[in-house]
Amino acid sequence: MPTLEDVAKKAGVSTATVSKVLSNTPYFTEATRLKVLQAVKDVGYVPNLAARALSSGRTQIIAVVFPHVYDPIFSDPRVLVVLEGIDAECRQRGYNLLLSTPRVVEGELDENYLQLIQSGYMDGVIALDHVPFAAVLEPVVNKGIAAVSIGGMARYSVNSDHYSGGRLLAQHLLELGHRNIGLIAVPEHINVGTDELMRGIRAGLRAGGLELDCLPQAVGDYSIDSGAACAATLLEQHPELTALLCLNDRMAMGALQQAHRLGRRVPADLSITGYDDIPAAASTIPPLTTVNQQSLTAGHEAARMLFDILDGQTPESKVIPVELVVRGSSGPAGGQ
Amino acid sequence: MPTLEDVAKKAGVSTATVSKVLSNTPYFTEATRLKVLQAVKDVGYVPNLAARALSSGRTQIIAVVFPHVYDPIFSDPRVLVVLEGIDAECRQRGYNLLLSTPRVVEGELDENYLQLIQSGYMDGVIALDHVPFAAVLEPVVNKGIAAVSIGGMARYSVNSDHYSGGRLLAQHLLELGHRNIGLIAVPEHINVGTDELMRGIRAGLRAGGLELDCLPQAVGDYSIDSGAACAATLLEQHPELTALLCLNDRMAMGALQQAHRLGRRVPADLSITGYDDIPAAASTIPPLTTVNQQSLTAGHEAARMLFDILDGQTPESKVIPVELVVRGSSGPAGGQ
DNA sequence: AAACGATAGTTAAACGCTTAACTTTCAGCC
DNA sequence: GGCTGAAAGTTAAGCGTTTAACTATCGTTT
Repeated sequence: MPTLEDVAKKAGVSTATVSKVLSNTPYFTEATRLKVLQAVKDVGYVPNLAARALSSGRTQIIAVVFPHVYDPIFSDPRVLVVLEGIDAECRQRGYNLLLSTPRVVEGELDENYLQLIQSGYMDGVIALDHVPFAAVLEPVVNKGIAAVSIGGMARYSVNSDHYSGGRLLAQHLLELGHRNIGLIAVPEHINVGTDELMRGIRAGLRAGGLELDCLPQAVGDYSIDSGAACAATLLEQHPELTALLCLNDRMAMGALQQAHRLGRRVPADLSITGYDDIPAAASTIPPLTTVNQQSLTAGHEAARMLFDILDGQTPESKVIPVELVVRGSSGPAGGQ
Repeated sequence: MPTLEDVAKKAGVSTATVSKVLSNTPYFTEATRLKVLQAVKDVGYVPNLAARALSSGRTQIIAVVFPHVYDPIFSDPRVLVVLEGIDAECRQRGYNLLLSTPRVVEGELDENYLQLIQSGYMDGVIALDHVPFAAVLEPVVNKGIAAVSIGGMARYSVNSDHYSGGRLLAQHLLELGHRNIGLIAVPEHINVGTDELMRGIRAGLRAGGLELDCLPQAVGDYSIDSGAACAATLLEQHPELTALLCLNDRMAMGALQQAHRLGRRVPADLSITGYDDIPAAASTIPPLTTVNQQSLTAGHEAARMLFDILDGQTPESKVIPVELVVRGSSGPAGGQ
């Protein structure tokens, strides 16, 4: 592989000049610039990133961290979308993406991850940090590396406005006339975002005169199967229910399936709503009413924020508006 | 950050000794080993990966390449599953994952990607290389970097047995008594795997006395919407159809939706099959009969193969068996 | 007792780049 | 014509590892 020195020789200048030309440091003539660029082409020079990293202390790598805890991250369809947003911003700036999926057992981060953080191998970190007890970013911040959290609480973070999402959803069902609403929830404090969502739902219901804690609830684990199981339980114990409010789309899909099995027509007999607007939500039968939390935007914003920090700025944390997506799975209470 | 030298000083040995102890090179006493290890702990030493990479020429990074072409890679649910398999193998061996999504326009790879490959920043590459005209691995192989392809044709590759998948699917429909089968396809030669799949379907149909080319076909683009559109066209022009064979799950989901709209009961009036067994396939209504192509296994196998190559071996390319998953969307022709 | 081979550790060069500090050149000015 | 200061390059010192080549020690063998 040709090195800087080869280029320098070919161009008849010093390696320092070549380096400066390539990094656009001022103070050299146009003639030199062209000479160097030509030489780069002639010898087929490509910078060695490891050498550059060692010398400059910057790697042009940013790590995306998906803690592997509770719900296996790889089964979360949002991940890929967030990643897409991040990737778009990074490629634009010539940064590369390193993927890390640290294990978190009993609140302890795995050793490899800690080492990676310490290794000086990345300029910044973006974490899908939705788990309150997995403070994935703590070692990063301690090390003084730029860090942005998506869906978590940190100095710099990007969050979807789950509170509003919850309110919108509750309001939507209330407007359709539903008073007998069942909730398919998850354990408390599993996820910061979900807690916010619950707060929003509570507020929305209260605005319509309903008290969340008085509604029938079943606790699932975000999975499709748990949604089906919860729906079965709720509908058996509370046949009067006309709506099921599910805290994510996958559980809603499970509920939809279960309703179908039980012969409940959706939305005529039973309205079902989800949360997330995963791709599949648009093509269930009937399509799912849900809330789109704009994961793509979140990815973009998080990356932009990170680059702002790297530029020495101190950006504000962002809250991303969500959007109620009304589809066929919700309808008027007591509909024909 | 403490360096090797700090450790060496603390332990009262040379940096070379420290380095060797840490890399388990033979020839040092247990006493020295302990002394060094203790010193490492005392000063909180973590190796600098950039320096290690520069010096040793190995980075402990392997790149996963998802060419961004035709169907945006980020909308393919398989990606995440493959990634999970690769990740598991890599973390076991202390390797890190770099994500690259090169753009491919008119058969040309983007410049950044080429640079990345040349930059010496990775020890190996795994490509989701299903696009024949995007020879993403070519520059990698030329550079002499270990490379494994998933779903492509390369010296080392991992492929699902789509041919058998196609046969199984065709056979399944034939056994259910279907003779009027419509095909929801995609343009030819878009994807090596899909071409194989078509070959399998053709063979399976032929074994039952049907000729693929005589069946009604509509051409989609893998998306849910295109599946719905194709189904609409086919069912209108060929109301006699009792089965729709779709080349992927997403198009099958679209077809399912469309059948529902048209009032065709599935599977009583119309059987629909998919391909891929994406997570959502299990929870459509009715659940989708499809073929699971074992993407997780593919990820695992590809990574293992890559590490074998890095170990100096010359592994055989693998074909991964697929599995027909019969669910509720397919039933006897002319069912009640 | 000399020679030898294994074992245990050291020295120092190399990896390819960046960058602070320095030198040279030259236009502009009094 | 000498001085100044900006512009254009160069020199060389790192960055933190790895590793080939070397030295030193010590227990065996002849």
